[in-house]
Amino acid sequence: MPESIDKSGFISLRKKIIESEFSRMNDRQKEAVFTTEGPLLVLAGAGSGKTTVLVNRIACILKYGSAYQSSFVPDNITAEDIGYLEKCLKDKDFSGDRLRKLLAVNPPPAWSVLAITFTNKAANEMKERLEQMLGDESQDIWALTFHSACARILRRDIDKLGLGYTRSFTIYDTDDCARLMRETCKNIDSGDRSFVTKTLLPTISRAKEKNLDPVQYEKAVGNDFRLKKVAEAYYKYQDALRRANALDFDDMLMLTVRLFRAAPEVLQYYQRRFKYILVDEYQDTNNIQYQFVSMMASVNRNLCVVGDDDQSIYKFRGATIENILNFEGQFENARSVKLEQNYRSTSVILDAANAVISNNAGRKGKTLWTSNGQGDKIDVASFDSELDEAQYIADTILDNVRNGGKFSQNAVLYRMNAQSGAIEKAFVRRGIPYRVVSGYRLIDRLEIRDLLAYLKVINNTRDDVSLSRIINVPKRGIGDATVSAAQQIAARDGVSLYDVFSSCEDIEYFSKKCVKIKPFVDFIEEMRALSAEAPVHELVKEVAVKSGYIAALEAENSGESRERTENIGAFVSSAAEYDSLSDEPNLQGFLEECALMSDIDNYDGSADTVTMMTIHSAKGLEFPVVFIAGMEEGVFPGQNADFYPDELEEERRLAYVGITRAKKKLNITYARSRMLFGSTVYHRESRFLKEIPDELKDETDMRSHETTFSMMSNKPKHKPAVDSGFSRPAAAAAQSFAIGDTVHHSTFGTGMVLSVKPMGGDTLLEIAFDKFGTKKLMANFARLKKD
DNA sequence: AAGCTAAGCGTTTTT
DNA sequence: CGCTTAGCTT
Repeated sequence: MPESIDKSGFISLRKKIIESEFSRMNDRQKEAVFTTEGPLLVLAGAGSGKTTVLVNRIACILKYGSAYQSSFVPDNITAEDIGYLEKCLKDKDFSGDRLRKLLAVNPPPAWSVLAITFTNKAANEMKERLEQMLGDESQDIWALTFHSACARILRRDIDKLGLGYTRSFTIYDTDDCARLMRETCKNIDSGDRSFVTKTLLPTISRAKEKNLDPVQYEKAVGNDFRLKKVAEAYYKYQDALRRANALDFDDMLMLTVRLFRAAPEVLQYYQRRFKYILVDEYQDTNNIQYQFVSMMASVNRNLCVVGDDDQSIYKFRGATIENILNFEGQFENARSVKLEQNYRSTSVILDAANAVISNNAGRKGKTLWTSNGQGDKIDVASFDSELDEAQYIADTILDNVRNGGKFSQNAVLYRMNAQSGAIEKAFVRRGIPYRVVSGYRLIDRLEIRDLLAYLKVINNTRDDVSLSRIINVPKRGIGDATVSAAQQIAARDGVSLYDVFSSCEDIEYFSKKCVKIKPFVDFIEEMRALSAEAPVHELVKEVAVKSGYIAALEAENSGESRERTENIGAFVSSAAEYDSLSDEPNLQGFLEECALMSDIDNYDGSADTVTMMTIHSAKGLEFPVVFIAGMEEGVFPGQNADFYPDELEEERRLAYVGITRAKKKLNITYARSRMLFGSTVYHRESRFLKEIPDELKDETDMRSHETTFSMMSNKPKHKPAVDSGFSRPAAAAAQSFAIGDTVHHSTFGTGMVLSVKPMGGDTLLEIAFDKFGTKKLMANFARLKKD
C-alpha cells in the first residue's frame, strides 16, 4: 500500500460513507443496521420501523459486508480512489460499482441470506423490499416461513431420514389430521367428540414441539394414566402418518431437525449456504423452531432475531417468550438493541397502549414514544346489542368517507371470527364495500377440499385419508361396507388403501365390486400420468370434470351447487396463477402452497374496501382508522382469563397489538348483550378499556335504559358474502341518481333520494326510506332499482 | 348403498 | 345458530 494513504483516515471515511447512506435512521436503528456480525437481538416495539431496519441491514451486509466493523484496508487504494470516495460522500451518491468495490469487506453472495418469517405475506413483502433495494441480486435470497423453509429442505432429503417417507410426501392440515386420528384411534373414544381436536392433537403437537417422538414421549409421561393413553394414540397416529407418507405441520419442523441430526452433511450444506440468518417475530417461535434456528446458525453465528415480547400472542400454539428472554444466554456474545421510537401512531394511541400493557408482569419492559402529535382522543361507545354496535361502526365509516376518507383506511378488528357476521350485515345494508380476512379460505370449502383430496391421492397414493374422503364422492357405488373391508385388508397386509383397490381383481371379497372399483382406479392412474406432463391447472380441470364431480353438481342444479361450481372455477384459476408465477410448477408444489397459504397471504391492501379481521391476523399491519369491536369481559378478554392468569396476560398483549394497529384514530366499542353461538349473552365492559386513562377517551353511552328497541332487529334478507375474495362488481349498478328519485332497496323497500354526492368513482346517496328512515348508501354497492 | 330426518353439540386465536 | 352424525327407511 502506498505510504501516502492514511489507514485510519480511510477507515473513518468508509464509516462516514456507510453511515451517510443510512442517515435517515435513528441512532438505535443504525446500531442494529451496522451490527453485521455475531448474534443480535432487536427488541422492536410496535411501529418502530422494524422491517425497514431488517431490510437495510441486509442491504448493508450484501453491499459492504463487514466493512463497517472491520479494520481491514485493501492494499491497492490510491489517492485518486480517496478523492473519488470523498466526492461520493459530498454528492451523497452511493450507487457506483466502484464505490462498492473500494469499500466492501467480504460481502457475501446474495443467496447467503435466509430470512424466516411467520406468514407468506411477510416473507413476500420482505423479498419485494429487498428486490427494490438490491435489484437482481436478491433473486436467490430465501425469504420464507419456517414451514416453507422446512418443506424445501425435506423435499430434497427426507429419504435420508430412513423412516420410509419419500419426496412426494403430503402435508396434512388440521382437518386431515383429525380424520386420521379418528380413524386410527377408534377405540380411544371418550364420548367427547371434540376430544381429538381439542385435547389429543394439541397435546401431541406440544410433544412434537419439544422434539419428542412417541417412544420418547411415552418415557417422559411416566405413570400418568391419562397421558399414557395419549402416548398410545401418538404412537398409532405417527405410524399412520408415516404409512400415508404424510407430515402434519409439526412434523415439518420436527423431522427437519431430526434430518439435520441423522444426516449431518445436509445440515452442513445449509450452514455453509446461509452465512446470514434472520428471524422476524421471534417472540412467536417455539422450542423446535429455536432448535432449527440455532442449528442453522451455529457455524457462522450471524443470527439476527427481531421481536417484541409485548406482541407475543401465539402461546396457545406453543410459542415461548423464553426464546426472546433467554437469547443473550443462549447465544454467546449476543448484542441487543431496543427500538422504542414509534413512527406509526399518535401519542394518544401510544399512551393508551402503554397504559394497558404496563399491567402485565412478565415482560422485558419497553416504553414506546413518538414525536408524532397527540391526535384525536379514542372514541369509546357502548351499545345494547351487537347489532347496534355494528350499525354504529357502519355509520361512522360512512361519515369518514363522506368527509373525504377512503373505505380502505378503515379496519374493523375483533377477537373472534364469529363476531364478523353482525358487522357484515350492517355493511351489506349500508352498501359499504368490505373484505373479510378470515381463517376460512377458498381451499377450506367442502368442494375444494374434495378436489384437493383427489389431487393428493394423485400425488401420493399412500394418502389413505384423502382416498377415503373421495372414494365415493361423487357417488359411484363404493359404500361404507366396501371401504371398511378394504381398510381391514390394507391393515392386515400392511399396504395402502389404494393398493388394495388397485388389486381388487385378485381379492375374492371384491369379485362383484370390481365393476365399480376398477373405473375409479383407472381414472386415478390416468390422472397420475397426466400430472407428469400437463400444467397443474389443466390437471385440476380434468380431475374436476372426469371424476364426475362437476356433473354431479350440475345435476343438483341448486343455488348452492352453482356456487360450488363457481368456486371450483376460482380454484382452477388459482392453479393457473400458480402455474404462471412458479419457477417450476408441479402438483406437489401446488399442494404445498395450498397447505401453507393463509387468507391473509392473499390480502391485497390496494382495493378500496373496509378490512375486517381478527386481531391475530392484523399483526404486522397498520390502518389510519381502527375499530376494535366487542371490548367486553367474556369476549375480550375471553372467559378463560379469569381462571388462568397467563391467558389474561396473553389477551392483554393481544389488546396491545390491536391498539397499536391504529395510526390516526382509534374507535373502541362494546355491547352489553350479544348473540353468540345461538344464545344471547350479557357482558360488562372490558377491564382493558378501564386500563386506558380517562383523559385519552371520549366516551359515549348509546345504551337505552328502558325497553330495548332496535330497528336493526329486522332480519336482513341477504345472506352476507362469506368471503370476499371476490369483491362485488363495482360496475354492476352503473346508473345515475338524482335528488327526488324514487328507489327500491331489497331490504329497506321504497325511498326517496335526498342527496347525491360523487365519491371516488362511486356515488354516496342519502335516501329517506318510507319505513326505515334516512340511510346513507353507496350507489354501486346498494343494489338499488330506480322507479 | 343412498337418502332422509331428528337429535345433539360445540363453539378463541392459526402455520 | 349452523353443522355433523346417528339411525332409520327405501
